[in-house]
Amino acid sequence: MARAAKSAPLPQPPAGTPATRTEAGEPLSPVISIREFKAHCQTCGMRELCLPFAFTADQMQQFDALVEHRTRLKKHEVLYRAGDPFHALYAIQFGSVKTVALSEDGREQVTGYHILGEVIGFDGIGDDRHCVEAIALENTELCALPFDGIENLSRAMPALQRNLHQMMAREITRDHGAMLMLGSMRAEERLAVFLLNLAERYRRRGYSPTEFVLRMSREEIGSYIGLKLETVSRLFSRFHQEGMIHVQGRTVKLLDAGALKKLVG
Amino acid sequence: MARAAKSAPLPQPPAGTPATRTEAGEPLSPVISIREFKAHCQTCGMRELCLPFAFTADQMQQFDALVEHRTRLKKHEVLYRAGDPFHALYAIQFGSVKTVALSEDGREQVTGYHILGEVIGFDGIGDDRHCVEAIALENTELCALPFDGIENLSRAMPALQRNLHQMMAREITRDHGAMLMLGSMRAEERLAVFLLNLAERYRRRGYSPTEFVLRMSREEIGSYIGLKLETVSRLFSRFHQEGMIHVQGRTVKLLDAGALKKLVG
DNA sequence: CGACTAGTTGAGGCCAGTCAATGTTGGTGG
DNA sequence: CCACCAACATTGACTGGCCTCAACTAGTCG
Repeated sequence: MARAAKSAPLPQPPAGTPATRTEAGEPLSPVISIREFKAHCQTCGMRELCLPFAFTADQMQQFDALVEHRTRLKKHEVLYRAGDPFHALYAIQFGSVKTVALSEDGREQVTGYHILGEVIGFDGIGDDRHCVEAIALENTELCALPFDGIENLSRAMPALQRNLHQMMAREITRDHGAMLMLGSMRAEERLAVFLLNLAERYRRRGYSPTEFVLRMSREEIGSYIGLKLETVSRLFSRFHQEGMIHVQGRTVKLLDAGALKKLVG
Repeated sequence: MARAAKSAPLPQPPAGTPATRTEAGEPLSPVISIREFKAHCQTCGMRELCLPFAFTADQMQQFDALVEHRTRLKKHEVLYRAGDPFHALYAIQFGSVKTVALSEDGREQVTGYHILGEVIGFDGIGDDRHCVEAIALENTELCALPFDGIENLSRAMPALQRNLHQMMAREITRDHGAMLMLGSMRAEERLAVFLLNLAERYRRRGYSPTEFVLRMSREEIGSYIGLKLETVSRLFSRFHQEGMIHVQGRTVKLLDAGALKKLVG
């Protein structure tokens, strides 16, 4: 209860180092003690799902049992595809993942760009099959959280239940924001929103909000914000020229976030 | 269990009559007996939330108690605004509702066009305040379902819990579809998708999938599918000319759904 | 080192937006 | 019931922002 997750200091904020530290942190032992699990919750998205409230020892053990299954993905590996049976949510511990929606005629749309500390997989709940595909953008490590278990446990733990609902609802809110961007913003506004949003998410995790490495190609970014890759590239160049950002390949520094914000509204 | 909601014949499918029957059906008595409530569930969106599984008498009574609060809205009346405290979901019994997201700089984006049988309000769960506004597009009647009560009851009823989760996840899936449309489709494809989607939803409710009355203006439709009102109007005219649809103001007949589908993919 | 992918930049075209004039519909009050 | 008005819708002419096509460059990996 008193252990406010938000104000807890976060470990190692190494986003400043561009390309040298691509890999995830230290390897994890396959057997996880409660203590070790708790320690990891501090750094992973699960703290949003489980830490805002107090566990009893028994509940902690139950929850710990859920998280036993860990997954590692190499760059470009697929976590799940559209049509795959749904059985778990995934909390991203290290790395990043894109989710891609596919239309019948083969069109692709990147619907999400998820970084460490975020939980994905909600798309599968609707009819027990995933309806987007999730692909690692770099070497990535995830906790698989069997959804049956979460539902079971959340019936006994109202705070967990509430938290699960909030996460799903925030996904809905996030998508509404994306719709607003896609439906009513001009190209330069979209890219500014994309950068500012990403900066904010890094900031909340204790990483630098002004300097980070994009894990998506120009084409993937374009798909995400509804533009062609050439347009994205041109805008990066223009923002760079105008002194608002510094771009070197996929490394981005925000030099004048205020200007970006003004550009949006 | 055996009472499959999907195959149940639906009452009065009066979508064919264009402008004469604008109002909702017969008035409801303010006091609702269990029997009356059950009867109404057959025709309203709640059957998706509560009817796919068997109630015990006790559970039925509990659930019935939830739904005591009914709301009526006249055309253009506001159900809730962005920032309003969240306390309930709303099942649309008669009528239709649009949901609108607002950006800081005053931009508006229609994020949803909800017809009878659908449940809205999930946007408020994320942080106990609504973040879009919901406005009746015609005289509309809704059941307010206090969310605390739903959460409570769903802890005792796994099937209700599962159903709630499915509804939220389908909202997410729906939004992904909208993002795909907004991000990667041309104007004519968007309008075709819009019409076909609406037709399908009417069909599933037992109404005519080929003839219906739009409850949104050209401008609202444009906002929903990311176009300007003039473009929407031009496309309606073109589709009409080409014989795919018949349009008379807000009354639409789909004459060649196949052509519309081919146009999309 | 060569092949390949990712990114940049330029020239030109087209689709949808903008601006503007006109027509239509529906609600209101005399 | 009709006249009126305001909101909604249609249509045209023109503009411009983003896409398309294309050439070139910079990294990356076998």
